[in-house]
Amino acid sequence: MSNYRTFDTVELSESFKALSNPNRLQIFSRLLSCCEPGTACSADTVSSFCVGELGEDLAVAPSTLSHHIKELQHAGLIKTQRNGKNIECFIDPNKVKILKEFFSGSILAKDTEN
Amino acid sequence: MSNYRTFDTVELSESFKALSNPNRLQIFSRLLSCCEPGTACSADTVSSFCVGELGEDLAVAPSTLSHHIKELQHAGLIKTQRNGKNIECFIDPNKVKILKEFFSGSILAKDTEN
DNA sequence: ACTATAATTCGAAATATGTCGAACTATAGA
DNA sequence: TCTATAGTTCGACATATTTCGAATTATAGT
Repeated sequence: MSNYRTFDTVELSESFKALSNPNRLQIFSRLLSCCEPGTACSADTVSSFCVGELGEDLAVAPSTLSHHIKELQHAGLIKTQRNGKNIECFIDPNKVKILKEFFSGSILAKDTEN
Repeated sequence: MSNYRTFDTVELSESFKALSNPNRLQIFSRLLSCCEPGTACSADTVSSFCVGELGEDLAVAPSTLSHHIKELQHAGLIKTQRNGKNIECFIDPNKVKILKEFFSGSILAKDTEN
């Protein structure tokens, strides 16, 4: 038990909630695709897309797109940074690592209630 | 591009939706914990808990628990099987594998719209 | 200063989700 | 057959989510 890493159930469920909308998943997946095939993103291989580019193939209003980007950000899945008129978006590789580890069974739920 | 595996965005987002509720995540995580540390579940290592056991540390009504189990099932994350008075629940290792691969960047979104 | 482009904020509306209790079904055992 | 245990179905209700359009802010270029 003691050599497992633990995670906060609520925090992790919020990550999954952010990916539970098809439009947001598509955004995230596009950002994730910057990585080498078969490997997780590492801090020095991540690239970025600006908000407008991420909305290109999505058929949602700009206000909706903006809302989704913010949700992904609040969940800690992506980071943003202004670059002139654009806001650049990129994956947080550490968060991705945690999510991958969850499905590998190498971390366990930390019970936050009672 | 062609040596990537692809996934259906809507189907994958439904898996994440199933895990987006803290109670459901806890249920899933308990079932996932049957695996060897550091490895994914394989078909011959999965064990099971019955519905009642999964609700033990959850503080929800039986009807709510039943609802959550069904959601996990519909998303393809778990399977169930009656055993006397009990319904045994267990992880689908193949689904878990797909989710892990998604975060590894080794599969890409298959665009289902347009 | 004015204009165009990029993105956000706000308020509203439709729809989906989480939860419960009451009533019900299925099974095992006396 | 009667009873207890395990789980499900149904209907209701409160809350959350998704989405939009209109108005607004930020920046770069003229």
